[in-house]
Amino acid sequence: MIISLQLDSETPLFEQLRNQIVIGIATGELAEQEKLPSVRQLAEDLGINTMTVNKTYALLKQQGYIVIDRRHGAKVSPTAHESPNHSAELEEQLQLIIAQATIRGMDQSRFQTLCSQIFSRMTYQH
Amino acid sequence: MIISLQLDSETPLFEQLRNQIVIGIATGELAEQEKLPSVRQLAEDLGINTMTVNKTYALLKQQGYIVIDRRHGAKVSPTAHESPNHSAELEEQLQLIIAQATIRGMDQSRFQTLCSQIFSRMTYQH
Amino acid sequence: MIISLQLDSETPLFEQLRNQIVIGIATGELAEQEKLPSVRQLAEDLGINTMTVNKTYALLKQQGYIVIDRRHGAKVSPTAHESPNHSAELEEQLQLIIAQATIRGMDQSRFQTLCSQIFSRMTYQH
Amino acid sequence: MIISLQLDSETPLFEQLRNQIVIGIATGELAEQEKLPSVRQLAEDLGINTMTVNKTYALLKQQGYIVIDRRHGAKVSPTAHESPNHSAELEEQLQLIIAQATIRGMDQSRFQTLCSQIFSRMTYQH
DNA sequence: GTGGTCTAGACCACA
DNA sequence: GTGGTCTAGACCACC
Repeated sequence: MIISLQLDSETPLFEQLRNQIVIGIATGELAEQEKLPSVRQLAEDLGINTMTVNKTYALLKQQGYIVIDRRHGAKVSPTAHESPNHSAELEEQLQLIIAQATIRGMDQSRFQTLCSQIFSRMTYQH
Repeated sequence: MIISLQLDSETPLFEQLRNQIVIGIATGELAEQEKLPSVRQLAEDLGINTMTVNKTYALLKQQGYIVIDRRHGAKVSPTAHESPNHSAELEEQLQLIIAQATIRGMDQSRFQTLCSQIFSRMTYQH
Repeated sequence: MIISLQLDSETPLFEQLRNQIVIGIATGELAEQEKLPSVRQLAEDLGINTMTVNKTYALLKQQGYIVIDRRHGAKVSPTAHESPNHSAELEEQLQLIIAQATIRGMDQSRFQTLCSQIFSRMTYQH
Repeated sequence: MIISLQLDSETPLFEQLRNQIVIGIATGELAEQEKLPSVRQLAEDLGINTMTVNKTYALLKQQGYIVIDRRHGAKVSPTAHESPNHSAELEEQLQLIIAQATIRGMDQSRFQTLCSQIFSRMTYQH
């Protein structure tokens, strides 16, 4: 799985990393139960500090995306995790995105098409 | 138009404000050409620093959502502006949202329904 | 409020600090809405690194004990936060403590007395 | 006696194991003088490393919960052992638990009821 | 080997 | 002023 970080971005490194891993899980690039690289390894590969990766893993763990097993390191979490707050949060984010798209002249049908394209890339199954 | 800011949120105040104004434009609560309150006025109403509102307005202007006229203050921008980078950015944001929704077990049809509901609230026309 | 950290303890500094702040809230030493010292200030007072205090604050925030206001720093959270998982967790911890007390010969009545004494120190009200 | 370990828990395996054995003793599931399984046996049953079980037994011995006889293996310790530091430690742990419960809105009477329920499960006698 | 903690010191975004 | 992020490098606990 290819991860690319933009050092000059506004979004913090640990968040960029977190996002890319989440997408990797959803697309199936990171299979369920698959072992993630070690903190040190990933930090070295990406040329960033171990603490940054550490923080990312802790965040992903806290959000239920991965599980950290003392014996074998970090793995993709096997269970789908439904969060009650997630719907509200999702709706809020989506509303903003749709508002921006609308103002820029994208109509609903083109938006839905875009969604379909993106969904077709997601192969994650429970 | 009602604006509510969460002081303890992760999202900076100016960004919360910016987002709510963008949504206001898309839903039509803020009509095209409509005059926005003055920086001072809005800052006072919201109980925040004028610098923060100032930053918000500057950002909205830079992103093309409003125009700032020295004599008449800030107005909702009359024209839709297709930004070249916007679609790339949109797709990226959407991908992340969809990834998260997928992992949490929401399927495409439910997602599309949610989008439709949100679109039906948007009345902005060019 | 007096905070004392044991550098040679098994419990990490950030956790010791977190625990003492939680107790401070419950006893009322830290009143509701009361402002906590700044990260830098507290770090300096305790002779530890700012990141350690930072981590503590982030943890307390995530657990709902404090609220971080961008304008004024960290404050004791005004609302009581009931967590559904808390009961289970509480019971588990309590069971272990009671088991140990039992084996060491403390009977229920002495245990309850001890609880009462501790409760009488807690003045936190919602 | 059923022992269940969570590999993804914050608490180290040896500590989880230690805690469950202590509770087993207090509830009487492990009777006084009862022989514990051998290190190898238990490790195999639980699917963990023998070093981990070894460490657990050494800890339990050091804390006086079991005695280890070279010829007959580990047995539940026959005598109750009042440790001088224990009451201080107990009080500290209890204070933290009560603080958290208080903040989350549990009052003393409900707490005491919970304690009673737990005590009723403990059948250990000296 | 793994993740977790801590330090010292720097820089940035926000208000 | 505040908290948040990041680095480089060290040490520790667990398995």
